[in-house]
Amino acid sequence: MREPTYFVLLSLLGGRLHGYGIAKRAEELSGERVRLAAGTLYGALDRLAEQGLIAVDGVEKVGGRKRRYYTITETGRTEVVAEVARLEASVAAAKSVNVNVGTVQP
Amino acid sequence: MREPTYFVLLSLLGGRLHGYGIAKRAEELSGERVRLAAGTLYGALDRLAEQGLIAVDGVEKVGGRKRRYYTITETGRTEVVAEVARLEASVAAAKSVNVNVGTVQP
DNA sequence: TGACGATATATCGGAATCCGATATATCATG
DNA sequence: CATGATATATCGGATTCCGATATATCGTCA
Repeated sequence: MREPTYFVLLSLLGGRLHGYGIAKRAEELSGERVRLAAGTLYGALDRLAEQGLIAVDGVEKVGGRKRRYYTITETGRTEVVAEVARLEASVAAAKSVNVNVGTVQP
Repeated sequence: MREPTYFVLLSLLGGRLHGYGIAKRAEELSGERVRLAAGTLYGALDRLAEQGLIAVDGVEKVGGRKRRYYTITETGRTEVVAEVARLEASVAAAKSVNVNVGTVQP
């Protein structure tokens, strides 16, 4: 799982969101580090829905604009948790070879 | 940077190694989780050398077998450190949304 | 009123990376 | 002498990302 996909899933852990909302939430969660390009975002949403990691949860019309909402599935939750474990293992591997890195600000 | 590439660089932080040695070291560092397929390994080595993150450090003949050795460059070190920081930030983002994950064994 | 930026989604094509398969060769072990 | 480990090279397919382009609505500000 690549970083953009990971942040799409993380964004949905807080509850139902539509595509654009997911992109904004991902920026927020990453401290503006991760920006989801349109092609990446909608491509990932289609793919994740097809794979069953997320599900479409209604289309609403707010103002004149259409919003397609998504929720994360149980499978999706399981996958993010597994991904976090992999990331932690990768960081641990770096620590084990004495990579000199500062701690991330909480 | 994807996981296989990351582990190639991590493997070289301990010093000079040849391709196959890098693959073995990556397995060791990852607790057998990461296995570098041949195509991935030699593709990554060519690419990283071209990008200046690693450098060829001699070709030796041990027994009848040729070994091409690599070292990590300063640029390479900088890149791994940056990558570790990104991984830590991604984990921190997950913690910030209360992802329930166990700690990795030290 | 008209331009601009933010909101919102869709899609295409190119680029990067991974990976399995295939190939070749040496060496040790059984 | 067959098998598995060591060692490298390369090809083609698959996945994912990403910038560009397109379309449409809404609010703001000049």
